Amino acid sequence: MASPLSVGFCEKVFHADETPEGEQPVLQILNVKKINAPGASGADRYRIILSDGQYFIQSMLATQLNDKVENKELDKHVVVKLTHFVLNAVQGRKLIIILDLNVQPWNGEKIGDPKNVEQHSTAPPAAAAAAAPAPAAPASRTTGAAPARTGSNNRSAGPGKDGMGPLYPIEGLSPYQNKWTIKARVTQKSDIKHWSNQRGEGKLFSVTFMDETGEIRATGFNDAVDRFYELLQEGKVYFVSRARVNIAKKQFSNVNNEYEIMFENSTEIDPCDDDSVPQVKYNFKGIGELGDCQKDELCDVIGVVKEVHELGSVTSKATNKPFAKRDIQLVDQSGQSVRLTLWGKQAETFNHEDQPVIAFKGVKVGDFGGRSLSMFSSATMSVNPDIAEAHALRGWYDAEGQNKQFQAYTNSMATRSDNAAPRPSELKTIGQAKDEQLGMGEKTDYFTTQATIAFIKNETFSYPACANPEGCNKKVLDNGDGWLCEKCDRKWDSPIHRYILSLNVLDHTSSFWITAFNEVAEQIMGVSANELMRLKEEGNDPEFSKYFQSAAAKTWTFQMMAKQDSYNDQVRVRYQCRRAGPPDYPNDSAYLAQMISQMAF
DNA sequence: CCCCCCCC
Repeated sequence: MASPLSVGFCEKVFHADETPEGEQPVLQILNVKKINAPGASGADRYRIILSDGQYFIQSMLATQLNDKVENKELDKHVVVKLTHFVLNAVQGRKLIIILDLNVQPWNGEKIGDPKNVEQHSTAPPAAAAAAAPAPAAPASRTTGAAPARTGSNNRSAGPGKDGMGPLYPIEGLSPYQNKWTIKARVTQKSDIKHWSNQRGEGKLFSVTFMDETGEIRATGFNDAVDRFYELLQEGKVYFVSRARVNIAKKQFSNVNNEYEIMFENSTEIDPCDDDSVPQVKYNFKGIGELGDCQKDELCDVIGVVKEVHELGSVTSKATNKPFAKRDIQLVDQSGQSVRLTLWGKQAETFNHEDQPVIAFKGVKVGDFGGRSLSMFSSATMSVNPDIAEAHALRGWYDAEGQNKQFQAYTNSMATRSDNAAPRPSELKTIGQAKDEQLGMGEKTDYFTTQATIAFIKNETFSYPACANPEGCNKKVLDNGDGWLCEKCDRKWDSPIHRYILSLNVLDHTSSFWITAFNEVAEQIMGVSANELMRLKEEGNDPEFSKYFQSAAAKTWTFQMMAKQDSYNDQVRVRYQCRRAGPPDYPNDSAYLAQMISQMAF
């Protein structure tokens, strides 16, 4: 039976200087081993020995494929087809970096008796020489757009000859390796920053490079700013070589790499017109899901720019320096809107008044006003990007979104510390609120519940409050000579009564006592506490009772707050109603239908 | 060699 493997592949690549173009060899895995040195991104790395049946050669698995090892898809004697790989020369040894592969059907037996290609193949066979690209024009570097380079524009003479070295995946870069070239897309470019401190002064900028395997931040100081700032454009692809690779200070960047690049005097950067390098990948968080994010978390968000606010300025408390600032309002299909703040030059130059879709990468989640977003130095902004999510948003907004009312984040939508907690908009039954012990933790819990008023306490429903028209609302005491407000230090002939209303509400699962303060209680009772108190004091029982009777048995959607409270050494939960509204049956039904459709039967 | 990411 003929071997299913690509016999001769190991020998050929062992003698090749370039990654062979267009080859998809079929090889057998002899061994998979986790190695000690983690990948550039900090993930585990796996070494895989690949055999063509005649020879075997070492390879490294790109970390994005690690799950295929972890779920045993890749294991001893599995046959694979490499659909994307690059060849690296490391200290004279050849190493295949597997960027993508397919598992081929195979019966699990070892094929042939392969030998180590490093020990058994010493002379380049004719086939291998033919497989290497022609020296003068290695396809992967010929760009046409590349400016003439002093020296030579090819690397075919072998690693190190002109100092550029072989094409490396970003993931393969490390400080221990200085002969390399990466082909990568600039996904983000900073402004030029000038600094001045005890150690000196200067200017710098940074970019983020990305290829199939990962991303890395690169910084240029002083001369490098002059040489490369204009050349490097966001979204374009470049060859970069002869730069330094340092350990990254992770605390200053959200770029997922243990290392970072510093441009040096010898650094060469050439544009590349090969567009096969991937575009920015997003991992969008819906605007309605921002409650799930931690404060200060970086996330990707896409939305329609509903409003653009005026350019403003703030003075930093830390540095005392002024910063230009502009807020915009983003909306999406969640019906929720969120504020995003742009800073500096981005705030000044933002001129997208036509409600575009904008995709943001790496924006910081804040908790001001419930949830807000802030542009971060390494964040990127892409206006009307050509991606599916943007087209979907555009279609939705033009068809219906533009006429909708959006719910802004508010402070009452609490900061969430875990995903198990209900989101502000989430409907809970009273039974669920109790079962889940909402309000029993250290933090206040927020939820929405739909319930019917069973009973309203009518003995004590209000307190006498300060009558200050400025709005004080403090409790006042009658000292026989008028009502004294200690806060305002004023005396009033009569107080204004404000509600502290205790209601017993119930649904099909349970019931509980809730408290409603003035505004909400007024809405529920349909009368002010002051008026109700007047009726009571006049002894107008029929009128007084009528209000309580008509308020009872009504169903509301209550926005609730559950908080721990100690009373007489007993810890209990206090439920406060912050808002009440008539039930929105169509909306609630749609929500329930969605929940049902998400259930697995 | 920067490394602040701000305000309400």
